[in-house]
Amino acid sequence: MESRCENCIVRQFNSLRAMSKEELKEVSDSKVTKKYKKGETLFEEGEKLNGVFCVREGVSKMSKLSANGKDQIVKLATTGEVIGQRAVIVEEPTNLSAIAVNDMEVCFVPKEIIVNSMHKNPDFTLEVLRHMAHDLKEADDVIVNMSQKTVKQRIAEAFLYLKNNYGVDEEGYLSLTLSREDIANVVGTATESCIRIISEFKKKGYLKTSGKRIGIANEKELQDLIDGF
Amino acid sequence: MESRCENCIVRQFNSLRAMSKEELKEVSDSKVTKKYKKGETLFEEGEKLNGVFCVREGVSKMSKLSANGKDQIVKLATTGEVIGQRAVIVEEPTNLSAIAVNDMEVCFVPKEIIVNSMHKNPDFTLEVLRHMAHDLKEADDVIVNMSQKTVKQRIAEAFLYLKNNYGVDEEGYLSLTLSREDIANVVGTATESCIRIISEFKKKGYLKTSGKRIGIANEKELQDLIDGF
DNA sequence: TATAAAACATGACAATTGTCAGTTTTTTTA
DNA sequence: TAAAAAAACTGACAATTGTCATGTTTTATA
Repeated sequence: MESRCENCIVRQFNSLRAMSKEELKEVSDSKVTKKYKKGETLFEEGEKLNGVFCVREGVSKMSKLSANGKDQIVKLATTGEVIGQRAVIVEEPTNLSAIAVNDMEVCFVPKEIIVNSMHKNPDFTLEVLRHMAHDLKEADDVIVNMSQKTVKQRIAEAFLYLKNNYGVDEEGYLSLTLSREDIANVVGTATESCIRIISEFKKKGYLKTSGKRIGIANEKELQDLIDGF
Repeated sequence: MESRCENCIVRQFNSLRAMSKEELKEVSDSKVTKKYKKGETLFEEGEKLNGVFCVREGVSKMSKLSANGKDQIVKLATTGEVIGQRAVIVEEPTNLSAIAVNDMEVCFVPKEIIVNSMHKNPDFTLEVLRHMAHDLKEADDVIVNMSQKTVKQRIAEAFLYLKNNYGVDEEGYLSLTLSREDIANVVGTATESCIRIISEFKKKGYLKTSGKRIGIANEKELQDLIDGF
């Protein structure tokens, strides 16, 4: 039997926490839990979404194809986050693709439930608004980083981000392993440049690697580099 | 005597249009109309805002100081737009500075009025949410442009943006004149690089200039350049 | 309107980053 | 576990972009 949203811990971290008991029941009754394997697509840029996805487990990369054929990863969506909200609110096709970075479990909630609640429950709408306001600030920060920091700084920043948000395993390697190509697509550079800089960081003792796994060996030096020292 | 919000055309373009008559009256009674000369600061990054600003006339650049001391212009806010909303919603200091690009007239609305309406009027909240969702999409697009397009393409794009959004004067020059430095700060490049590329575009017949005024002489070529031909 | 200040412009050069063309290693799958 | 596929890596080189230094033009102001 499916688990009930009312008892879902994940909900504490997203806008669904502002829903009433009745609304939650509705969500719970209509939601569909889906599993995606690493690399599978939740949805693609340009698709019309008829609901939102609440991430229970795993990480999804949210990306946009650029004119030159490269994917730019705009953000990573993690446990607790609701994705697809933006498109549902403005009733437009989504501007981003969502692809599982590792195995995922997500709950799909039909848009009618969400839209309905937004018309009836101002607290819920306000909570959604707060989350979107937060996302917008983060997007502003990304814009500034993209244009004002070097590729080296952005890569260093990406690793600290991964450490702070997803932690490290018992051997000290980052728990969330992204391919070099994905990292390049996060910081907006060529895969080769990304690999080269990782090699350089390794030589300098800032990072350690084991296959595709990467660990931070000298956090302070990385931070100094980001800060421009 | 101050003009009434109820009759303000500007309101049609922003979230205030979802307000009830009573709410609008409240706004109207508590708002303060302010004028800013070109170059003056509406507010600075890190400030706490105790209200929002509704732009009646003129344009404001919304920027963020980066670690290397350069301002990155994240967006331009124009007639009809409400600025400072994000900060008021999340109850945080604002993450952006607002500086008048030309002479401005704005209405300052105390945050209590806004917050109050957001708790009581779901239509208003939803309308604010829609606007923020739109801003977020635009920010995503900027991120992709920043990381995947060349400086040359971004500058070309900036000029077409200025033409499409602010139009041209009778001589064919862009109605909104930004300094070369501002343009550089919009596209995220060095002022010298920006000037150089403008000169190049002029030589190639894509642009014409007269002092600091700039006009588009060959829109198609600019568009081709943006599209990567 | 003379003078100062700001903005615009250009050259020379160095640093950063991307592209292409491969090789090697790791991971996946039959 | 062998073969195939994908990912990681490296070198060489070119293109892009930033920096510094300096001169010119435009704009603002006393």
